[in-house]
Amino acid sequence: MHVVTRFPPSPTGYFHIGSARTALFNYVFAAKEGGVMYLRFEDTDKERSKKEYEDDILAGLAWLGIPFTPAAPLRQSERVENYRVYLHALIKTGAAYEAEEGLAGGKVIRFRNPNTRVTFSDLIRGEMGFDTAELKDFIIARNADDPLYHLAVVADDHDMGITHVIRGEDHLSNTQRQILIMEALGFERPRYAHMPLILAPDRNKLSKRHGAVSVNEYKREGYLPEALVNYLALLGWTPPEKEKFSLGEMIAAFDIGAVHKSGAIFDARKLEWLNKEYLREMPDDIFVKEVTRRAPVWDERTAAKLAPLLRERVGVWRDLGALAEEFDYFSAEPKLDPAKVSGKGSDATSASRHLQTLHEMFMKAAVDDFSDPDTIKNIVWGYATAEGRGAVLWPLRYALSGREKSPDPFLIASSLGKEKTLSRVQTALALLKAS
RNA sequence: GGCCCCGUCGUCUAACGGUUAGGACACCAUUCUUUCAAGAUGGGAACACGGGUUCGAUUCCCGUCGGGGUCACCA
Repeated sequence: MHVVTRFPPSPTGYFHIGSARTALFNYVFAAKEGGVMYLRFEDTDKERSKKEYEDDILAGLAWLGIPFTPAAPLRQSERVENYRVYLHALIKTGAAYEAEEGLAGGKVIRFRNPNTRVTFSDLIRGEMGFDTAELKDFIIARNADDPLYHLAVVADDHDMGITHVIRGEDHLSNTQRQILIMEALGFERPRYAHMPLILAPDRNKLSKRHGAVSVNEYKREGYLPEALVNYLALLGWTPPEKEKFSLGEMIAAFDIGAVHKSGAIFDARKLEWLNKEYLREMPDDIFVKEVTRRAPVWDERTAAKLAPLLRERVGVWRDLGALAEEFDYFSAEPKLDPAKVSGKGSDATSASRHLQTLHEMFMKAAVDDFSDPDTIKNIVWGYATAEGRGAVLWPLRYALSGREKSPDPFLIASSLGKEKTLSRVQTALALLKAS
């Protein structure tokens, strides 16, 4: 069986992460079966549909790396002749009728409800059954040229040869209407799979008031698309072993029957953790390039120097801003507080003695190249160990950084170079003497 | 409210009648360490409740409770 799925967003809002997940699962399922996934825009709501939203969805799909085949034509608004044909057929057989009750005084087309029981087997949820009577004669079009959702979906899915409809659970109860229309038209039904919803921490449907919901926002914050895709996949399906997996691995291991039944709360912290994992394996040169692009205060050389410690601290690229602030001593002279030079459990006298000694050791050191942190460590380690590492290394680190918290002094010194290292130690020494 | 779906640590989940109920995120502790971060090690933490079925229920059935979805001339 040739599998054909579809991702049919209505361009009435920015690309939502819930939609993104639906697209992902449709793609993965189709890819697994060697089929295709079509994208079509359901823009029957002319008032709310906007080109800007179409573009956002398209850009989001591209960014996430979810491939699709564009339907032709792409929009439902370009297929009105089709719907008209089906609508006429429905009216002709009496399955639908015109009713004079249009909002603006015109007519609408209602579907004549046979009031039967509709059952279908959901790939995720199993046997489903609905009594359609309470639906009444629902409206399927404003008029012959203006179809509504249910009619348009049924017509398109049929025309495009859709074999599997994978969508959110919020569409579960829509299925009965669509099946009724299909039966009236004599169409073959697709297979259905209704996925659980993505929930906010308050267990409600995830929406804007709960924080970031548009794919674009995640891009702007500096998440990696692979991480978002991976996390979204996790919110509905569990891989055989590891939680971190690529799209290709997901396709290989995917099983629609194993998709979860209950809604999952979106956990931003776990997404961050995953993102950090992906950031970790980013090649050095790309990482450095990204850093210099996103944090212009550092040139490439400094960024390369800082890369190892940045990798430990950046969860999402947006963290770079705060880090650039925190690491300002790498590019500018720190302001020192004389009271803090000696650190805890030591005093100004011994602090200046240690700094004086370190300064001399650096001066006398055979090497002038400070580029390797270990070189610096080797110079002072013996002395620091003998005198007490805290007492010796804290003043050094503080003299170089002006901060109570920072990476180790060897790394800072190596980034600064010998000259600046010496001058900062001297500055601290002078400050100590003056106070 | 009617109809429908769902119910394992705080969160995401594993288990497909017999397990000390496993893992991940988060959290806490210890360790490493001059501080921070990262790392290593360890820890606390769950089967919603009540009936059945069964030699035996987290697992199967029913009910209760709880959560969610849907009831548009939106999709």
